[in-house]
Order: sequence, then structure tokens, then C-alpha cells
Amino acid sequence: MNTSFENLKQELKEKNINLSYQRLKVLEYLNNNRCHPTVDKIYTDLHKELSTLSKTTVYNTLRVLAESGMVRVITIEDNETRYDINVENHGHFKCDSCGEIYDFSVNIDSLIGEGLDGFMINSKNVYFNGICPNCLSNKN
Amino acid sequence: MNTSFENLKQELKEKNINLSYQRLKVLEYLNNNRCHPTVDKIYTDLHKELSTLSKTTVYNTLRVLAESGMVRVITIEDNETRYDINVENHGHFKCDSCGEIYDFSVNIDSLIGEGLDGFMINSKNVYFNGICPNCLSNKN
DNA sequence: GTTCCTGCAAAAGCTTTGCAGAAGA
DNA sequence: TCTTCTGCAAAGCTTTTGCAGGAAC
Repeated sequence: MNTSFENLKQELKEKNINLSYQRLKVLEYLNNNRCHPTVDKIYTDLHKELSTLSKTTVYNTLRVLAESGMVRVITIEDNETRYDINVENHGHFKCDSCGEIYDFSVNIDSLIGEGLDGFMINSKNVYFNGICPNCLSNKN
Repeated sequence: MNTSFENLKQELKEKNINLSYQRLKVLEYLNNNRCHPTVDKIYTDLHKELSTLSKTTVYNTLRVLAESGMVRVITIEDNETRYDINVENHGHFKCDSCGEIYDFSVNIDSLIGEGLDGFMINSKNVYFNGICPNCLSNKN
């Protein structure tokens, strides 16, 4: 059994989140598919092996996991939300041509927001937009 | 007449964007209301003095202005898009309690994305989430 | 006259809500 | 038993699309 998945289960227990079968499946999926999936992709893929799963449960689970800080909500898209296992210190690049989302390393923790004295900062996100190398070369 | 607004009009001309009455009104609104308004707020406010304005035109205009780089698209919310006159080098903080969006200074230009060799970067956004001072003090 | 823009209505797509039944402690 | 979770259906909201009329040049 995957050790890091066991760690995630342990983390759920510590946060007093019930480990239902569906929730574990969603968490396992996010752990295995670190490609910033949409709700629809998570649902469609999991539905293949778990035909009774409903989209409502996926939404519900993702909200619980996001509120607990275990998954990161990615709103780089303007029309749909993506989710990712929470890993610190990386940004997201969206190709405006093909829509693909790429991770990149960036020192987010060192970002200081001037003028935020007295604010409680819970999460930081860095989003870049542009054109990826694939689409750049296809234009030629 | 506001000088900076005249500059904006000049910028539109240079980008070959027709200066229709509605487009100028939307641009003027964004110039005077730097509060990251939603489409609905822009439409509702402008509709008061321009009763024939349609929401479709607001959407259409914002798309044109965003594609030209004159306005910045803010997707810090997961359910609606906000728009801002494009000003460099500032981030956006969203209070998860009251929903208010605050600007803050941050040196975005100095952010280097490691692993983005060969990518064409067109825009950079920094989003923080947390609780604002007002909501923090109200909790006591 | 041709092109582009506007605005109404309808449709589309993502997300939330209500509620009844099931699962778990 | 009591609480929580699941899943279906319906509703809600933002955004997009189709199309006819109008404005601008």
C-alpha cells in the first residue's frame, strides 16, 4: 500500500473528517493524478470503477478537503474550478491556447504582501498565463 | 476632462478598437471604480444612467478589453469573474469571510518561474486568501 | 453597401440545494 | 437511535450563443 496515501488517511483522522469510502476514493485519485483535474474529470474517471458515485458527493468531498487545507483550489480558469493535492511552493501556468495547466517552482513563501498588516493569510497562489512551448512551435 | 481617461481612449485607438459609446462607458467606469467589480456590478451601475445597455455588451466589451491587455481578469473567486484596470505589480487578497477583495503591493515582475523555459508568459497574478482585519476583530 | 456593434432571448455549463434513503457509530 | 453521508432531481447563477436590428464609415 502506498505510504503517502496512508499518511493522507492519517491526516484526515486527525482533522476529524470521516473516512467514507467515497472520500477515500477521491483523495486517492487526487494523490495519483496530480494534473489539476476538474470536478467533471474526477467524477468521470472514478465513475468507471464506482458506478454509484454521484457528482454531488464529489463536490461535497472536495469542499470538505479544501476547507481542511488538504487540497488546493485552483481558480486560474474563469469557467471551472480545478483541484490539487496541496503541495507548497509551486505556481500554475495556464496555456491560453490549449488550456493545459503546468506546474512550476516559485518561492511563494518568500512573497511579502506590503500593506497586509493585520491580515491573516491562509493561502497564497501564483498564476501565470501565456503560451506553452507546444503551441508556440505549432504556430510555425 | 480626466487626463488619464483621455490616455485610455488614445490607447484604444492605437489598438484599433472602435470607441463605441458603450465601450467608452465601461472603460470609464473601470477607471473610476478600481474596486474589482463583477460583470453584474458594472452592468447594474451603468444601467442606471444608460438604460438601454445590455449585459451582453458588457461581457463583449470586457472580453475585448481583456484581450487587448487593457483590463486584468481576476479569477480569485470560484464562481464569478472580476475585472480591473490593468495596473502592474500588485496582488489581490480575498477575505474568505466577507468576500471583499483588497489590493496589495508585491513585486510580481521579479517572480521567476523555474521550469518555464520556452514558455511565453503574458500575465502574472498573485492571489492571497485569508481573513481581513475587519472580520478578525468582529470575531472577538 | 459593407462591416462591425448592440441587445434581446434562449441555451449552455458549472455548482448548489432539497430531500429521502442508506450507512455508520 | 441519532448523526452524518450519499445520490437523485431540480433549481440557481454566470456566461455564451444566435440572430435581427442599428450604427458607423
